Amino acid sequence: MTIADARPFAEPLDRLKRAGLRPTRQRLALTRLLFGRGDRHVSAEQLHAEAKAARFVVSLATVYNTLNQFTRAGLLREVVVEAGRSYFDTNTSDHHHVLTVATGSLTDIPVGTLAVSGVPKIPEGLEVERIDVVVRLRPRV
Amino acid sequence: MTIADARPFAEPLDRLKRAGLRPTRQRLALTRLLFGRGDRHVSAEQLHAEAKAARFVVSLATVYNTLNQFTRAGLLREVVVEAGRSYFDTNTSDHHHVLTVATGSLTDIPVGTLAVSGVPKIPEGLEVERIDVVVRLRPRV
DNA sequence: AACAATATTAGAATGGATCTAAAATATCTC
DNA sequence: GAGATATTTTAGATCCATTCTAATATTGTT
Repeated sequence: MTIADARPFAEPLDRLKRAGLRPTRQRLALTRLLFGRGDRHVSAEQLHAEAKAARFVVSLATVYNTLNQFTRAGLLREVVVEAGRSYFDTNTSDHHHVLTVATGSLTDIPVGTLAVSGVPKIPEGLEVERIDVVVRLRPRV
Repeated sequence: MTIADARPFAEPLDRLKRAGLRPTRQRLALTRLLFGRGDRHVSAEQLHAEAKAARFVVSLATVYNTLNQFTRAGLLREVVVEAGRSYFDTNTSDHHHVLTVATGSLTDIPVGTLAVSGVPKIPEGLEVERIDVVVRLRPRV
């Protein structure tokens, strides 16, 4: 039995408090959708549709606001795989991605699995924020 | 003395012919801008402005068409580093990128320098198209 | 030169994301 | 808990990169 099972409502609330964000109804509902069922990659439109499907109507502007605030607070990580659309990853630990180009589906690669070596010397005054790796898959010819 | 020096006009023309694209005035001019001075990363807007500055007026639509055709023909590679804007890389050989987030500037890492190991097993019917690596730099704190 | 095929273009349209400013809600102070 | 204050939410407008449209121009072929 996990903590989430034991206290189904306390967990989202704590998450917001720890991030220094007021626990409003909208943010709580979106938190449950985002973090309720394991790691996910969602776009703003997807999350907005999910909320609507769950009978919780939130404006699209609030979905965008929330995703951006969560990203700034370190609760989400933005993943850029194609120009023109942002995905948000609920897994903020160090890891990489596999993209199936044809379907747009995205899955995680734990950092232990894939390693990057030989990062070149970084100019003075700068440091590595992170290294994004996307393994792009296509149908075998 | 390089081939380009010896035959300044033949090289862009050959490049288009090899790609199976009609050598129109616009495509020749854009080819010279793109491939005339070593490896570059350009956005459509940048290239459009450059053409204008060089007294060669091309419509923005043509710049977009050309960049997309060149990418399909393998003359350019699209690099996605931030949602909402596309960059086109004149270096189509296997290599990676360093992004200085603050300035948006992008530089190449030759593939010999940086290595990725431990790519997970690929599902049946799919194969790796390529692996994109972006080393993101931020100001040191 | 004449014809068909392809390219270019201005401007409209699209679509994702952000902005605005007014109404709603949360938090703080007493 | 009431009232004052700060923060959020929202609908709709707006922005901006990119694509589309369909009319005109250019290119390649005979």
